[in-house]
Amino acid sequence: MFENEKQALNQVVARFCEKRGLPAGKLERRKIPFSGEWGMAAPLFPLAAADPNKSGPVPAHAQFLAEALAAELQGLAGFARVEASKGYLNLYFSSSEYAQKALEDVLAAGSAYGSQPQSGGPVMVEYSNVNTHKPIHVGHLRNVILGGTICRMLEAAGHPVIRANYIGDIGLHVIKWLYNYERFHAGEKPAADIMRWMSDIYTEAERHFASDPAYEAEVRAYFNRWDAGDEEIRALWLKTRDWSMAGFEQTYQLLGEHFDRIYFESEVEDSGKLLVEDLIERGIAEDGRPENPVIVDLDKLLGTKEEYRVVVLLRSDGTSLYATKELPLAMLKFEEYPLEQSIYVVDVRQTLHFKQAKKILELMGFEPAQRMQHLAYEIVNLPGNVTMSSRDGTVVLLDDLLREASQRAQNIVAEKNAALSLEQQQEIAREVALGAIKYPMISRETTKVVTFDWESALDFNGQSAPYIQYAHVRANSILRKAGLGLEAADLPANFAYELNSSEINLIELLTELPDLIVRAAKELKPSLIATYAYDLAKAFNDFYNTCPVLGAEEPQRGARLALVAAARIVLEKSLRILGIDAPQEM
RNA sequence: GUUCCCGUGGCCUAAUGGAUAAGGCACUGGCCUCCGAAGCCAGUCAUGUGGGUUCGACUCCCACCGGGGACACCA
Repeated sequence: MFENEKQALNQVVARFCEKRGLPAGKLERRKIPFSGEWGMAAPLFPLAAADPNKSGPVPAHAQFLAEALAAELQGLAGFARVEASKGYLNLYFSSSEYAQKALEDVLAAGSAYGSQPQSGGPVMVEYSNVNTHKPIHVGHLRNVILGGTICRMLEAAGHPVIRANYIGDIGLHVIKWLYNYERFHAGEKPAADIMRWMSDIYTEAERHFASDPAYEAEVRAYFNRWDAGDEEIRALWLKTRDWSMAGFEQTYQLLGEHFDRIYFESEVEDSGKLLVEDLIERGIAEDGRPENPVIVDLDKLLGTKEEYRVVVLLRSDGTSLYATKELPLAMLKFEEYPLEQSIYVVDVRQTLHFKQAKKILELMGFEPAQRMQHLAYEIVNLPGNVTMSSRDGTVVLLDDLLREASQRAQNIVAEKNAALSLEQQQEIAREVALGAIKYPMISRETTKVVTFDWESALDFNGQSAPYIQYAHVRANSILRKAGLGLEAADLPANFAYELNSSEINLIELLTELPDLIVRAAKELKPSLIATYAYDLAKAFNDFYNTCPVLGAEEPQRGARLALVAAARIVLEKSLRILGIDAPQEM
């Protein structure tokens, strides 16, 4: 925006610096923190501090330089006003021109507004990572929503994205489930709600296993049969794994997520064991079998002290572990795709595990290891800092939460939009409920624990997805009443009048999305988009309450209609990145 | 013991090292003959402690306090 003007500005600044013997470093530019006028600000403190001719304290000298520079910049094209204040140089744009340009950008781009052109190699994002034969609960939700949002942010920032899901399809938990099924549910088929049906069997299995030593022994024996390659058990395993995956698919569809590549744990077990043999031969791993496990003593190899610790790669009986499979999986990803980056969205408790895995790969000379990145997010707890666990039964199932939230949303929709069909009401209620559930998972920083409680999860007021959706609905409603389509790309945005501060704030926010997308993708911070969407909705509501649109005279009416259309586009766009639907009515 | 993360009004959260620390919940009072009140307006209240770096620190560094996590055969 205003590239010519900025260049002219840079030239004047460069001359100014040269004349005074100041370092030529470009002047930093930032937003003016006061609302109501547009422009950019430049703090002159760094220049003042570096000035060899400085006399007196830095702030005073910064103000002196700002005034001198302001004098040189008077009358520069594209700027309505230049002022020096408290050591800052403030440059104000001429409002109508700026507004016009900003709205043209949004309306011309439409739903592509803010997205960058595609560039670079693909990025793989591994997320979800659930275990078969267990339920997906609210504790898993943050991962899925976070991962999905990261993918959409990266795509908007121009990166091709491959969505990967690493499924835990083997292990004792699976054996427990299979045995319990054979013993008490043989021949049964999954109920319509697959997840709940499988979850119930799993809970039952855990109960028997924990309370009955004889039962536990039977499960262990069953595990041995599995290990020996028992055909019958293998077949049952594959069949029930499919059921489980079908259940997951229902949930992913509900959440609007999909995956391009599913990796199964069972898929990398054998290659993991082979890799360990290689590591032993190369002297990286130490083989202590049969008394002791196969380990990599990273601290010993690296000369570090209690930093990388010891990794166990195989049990003393030769069976594989979590770490065994991580290594071949990491390599497989780079074999299958020319990845520019390989991101793991996995909770913070596995930080050491990923640090170790990456280091072992580096020791092996696996160059792409440096392109692996672990996004460690904090978990979702229940009040009282209770961690959700399907084993302990301290879980909130997504279905239960969604059903309750949808019901509550539907009551409100029915009250406000009685004319809509029941199906429409239900569809809207689902979108609102899902948004309300998703938003708290991404609106705070990934390093902060989310505490789930029913009351705030079902609250559709305040800083929440429904608030943002509502602003979108109102914008849509105005456009509909004006007889306009949603995109309204050919609206003449003529801002030849004195804009008020609510209009200015709103337009200013619209212009921020493109840069924000780039930054959010770079820093892997969905919370930036989430708070932005809320700020935008708030600014729109302020505008809505302050400025009449349909009843206004020209040129306000046309300009404000264009502004409503642009705001609607950007609200919908930011919601879409967050994976939240923007209903037309609610 | 080693190490990582968190600490901002009563509660929850925001703030690329930059000007007056921004919102939400809760509480109190007000606003629907006016584009949708899931909304808007008004009011009280905050950077754990002590040092340091810097022209300038919620932000960076050190120490401490408080909370949580990770650290050899779970994943």
